[in-house]
Amino acid sequence: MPKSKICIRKMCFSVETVKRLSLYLRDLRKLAKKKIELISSNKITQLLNISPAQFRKDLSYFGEFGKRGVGYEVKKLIKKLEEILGINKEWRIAVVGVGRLGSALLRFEGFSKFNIKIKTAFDISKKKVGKVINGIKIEDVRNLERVIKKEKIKLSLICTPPQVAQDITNRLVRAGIRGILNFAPVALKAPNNVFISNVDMACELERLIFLLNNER
Amino acid sequence: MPKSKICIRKMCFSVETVKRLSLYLRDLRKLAKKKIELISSNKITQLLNISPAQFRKDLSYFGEFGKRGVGYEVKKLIKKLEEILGINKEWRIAVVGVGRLGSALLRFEGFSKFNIKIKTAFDISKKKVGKVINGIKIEDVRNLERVIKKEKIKLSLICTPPQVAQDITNRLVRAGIRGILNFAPVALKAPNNVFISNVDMACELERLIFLLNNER
DNA sequence: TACACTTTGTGAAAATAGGAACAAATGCCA
DNA sequence: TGGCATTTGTTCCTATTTTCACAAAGTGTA
Ligand SMILES: NC(=O)c1ccc[n+]([C@@H]2O[C@H](COP(=O)([O-])OP(=O)(O)OC[C@H]3O[C@@H](n4cnc5c(N)ncnc54)[C@H](O)[C@@H]3O)[C@@H](O)[C@H]2O)c1
Ligand SMILES: NC(=O)c1ccc[n+]([C@@H]2O[C@H](COP(=O)([O-])OP(=O)(O)OC[C@H]3O[C@@H](n4cnc5c(N)ncnc54)[C@H](O)[C@@H]3O)[C@@H](O)[C@H]2O)c1
Repeated sequence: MPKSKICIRKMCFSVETVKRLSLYLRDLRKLAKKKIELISSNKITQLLNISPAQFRKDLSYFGEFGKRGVGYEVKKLIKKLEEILGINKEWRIAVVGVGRLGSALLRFEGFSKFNIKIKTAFDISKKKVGKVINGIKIEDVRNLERVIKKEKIKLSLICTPPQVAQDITNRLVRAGIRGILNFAPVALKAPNNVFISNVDMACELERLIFLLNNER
Repeated sequence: MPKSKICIRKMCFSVETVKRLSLYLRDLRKLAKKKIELISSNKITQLLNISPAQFRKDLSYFGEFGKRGVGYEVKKLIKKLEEILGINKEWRIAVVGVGRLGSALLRFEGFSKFNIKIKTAFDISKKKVGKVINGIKIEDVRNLERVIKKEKIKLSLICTPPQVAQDITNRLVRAGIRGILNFAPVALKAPNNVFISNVDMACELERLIFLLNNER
């Protein structure tokens, strides 16, 4: 498995770099709230358990944003990171499977900070279809392709049971979805031009258990 | 930040290896359900987007489990992986913060496959304390230290708002917790002998957005 | 202006992780 | 039994990622 790599501006970097950019942005926003206007690579990475050199190199793939001898202007860097990540414009997403996890996500307000808006949701259950949660109407999953296409939605979360997740993926891809965040514990197959990311809580817990179990 | 490394049996491997072990285990269980008794490194990794060499190498850190010319006995390998991961014995965990996400987790049955049992939960809200969800009584967070110590719980999930997550972490550590799975969007600080893992949905979504935004 | 300090941006070096390739086992069949 | 076909375990090589270390660039002060 060749680890995915991203190449722009003649340079290549890994997806890890992108994850770290999100972390930087989050911390910069906290600093901005505290009215801190200037920050050095040293200071900002102290909280994050990342080296200052890593911070500077991550940014260097996208341009020069600091001032030597001074540091980085917090507000300006926030703007730049929002641009780089692409969250300076609104992204409308869909949720498939409105069970315990799906409905927690529908009610979660935290995504709006990143300009992410849950536009529509789908379920198979008669009891749920037609209901409205947090302003989002739950559609019948039979209409999945039609609604996704009509709304031109490009990103979707999958919160269905694992048994149906691959089938849902296939349908989402056919409907034009380009990115999927999958919560079901199953490895999804999709064409190369569709990006898949997994949130795998069981894996994370097992890793912790392994570490506790293998100390010393 | 030196990437965390694990050393046992004179060999060192990365946490990525441990994550992959979880994935192998998950697929092996599916194979066992289908009554498949024997599997080669080639076959099992086809579904997972991992190379056969990687699979064999990951296992080699822990011993020899296959038979040359034949492959791996599914049932035996499952047992071995459960031992390696440490999920052959029960792990009792706590959940702090029983909001939308926390209560979804309390109701989730999927963890029992990994011998993980949510033993207790904590919240600060008067409305929630004393309630029972899925057989788990919600305790007042003021009793956190006492209950964790009494029950000898070593693992905890944090599902509180980010503002209080560090404070909760400090208290959990004082109470003897050794591993934390954190859902709050904040980088937690803890002593080196406490393992922290983060489930960061916003980061994952931002990464997908970045990829969609930077195609070609 | 000169000099002492800071801090960035980056090429080079060091550390890690991944993969090809092959000897060593094993099974099968004539 | 011997030869052929498989598939593992492991070595060694390659690619990627992280860190080091320093020139370049900026600030402040006398
Ligand atoms: N709840 C958790 O805490 C948790 C934790 C880890 C992983 N997960 C995973 O997340 C996923 C969702 O978990 P959950 O607890 O919300 O499950 P759930 O059973 O509460 O919800 C699943 C929802 O999917 C719907 N559904 C089923 N088939 C469908 C289909 N074909 N099309 C559309 N909708 C369909 C169901 O009607 C239900 O509303 C599962 O794969 C689970 O393994 C959940
Ligand atoms: N809900 C989601 O879909 C989602 C998605 C991504 C991240 N998160 C993160 O997960 C965390 C929980 O999210 P949520 O949506 O469940 O929030 P929520 O507000 O529904 O729940 C938070 C719970 O924590 C409790 N709480 C507050 N302070 C506490 C304290 N000091 N001690 C104990 N309990 C306390 C509250 O009473 C509440 O029940 C948040 O940090 C959130 O950012 C949630």
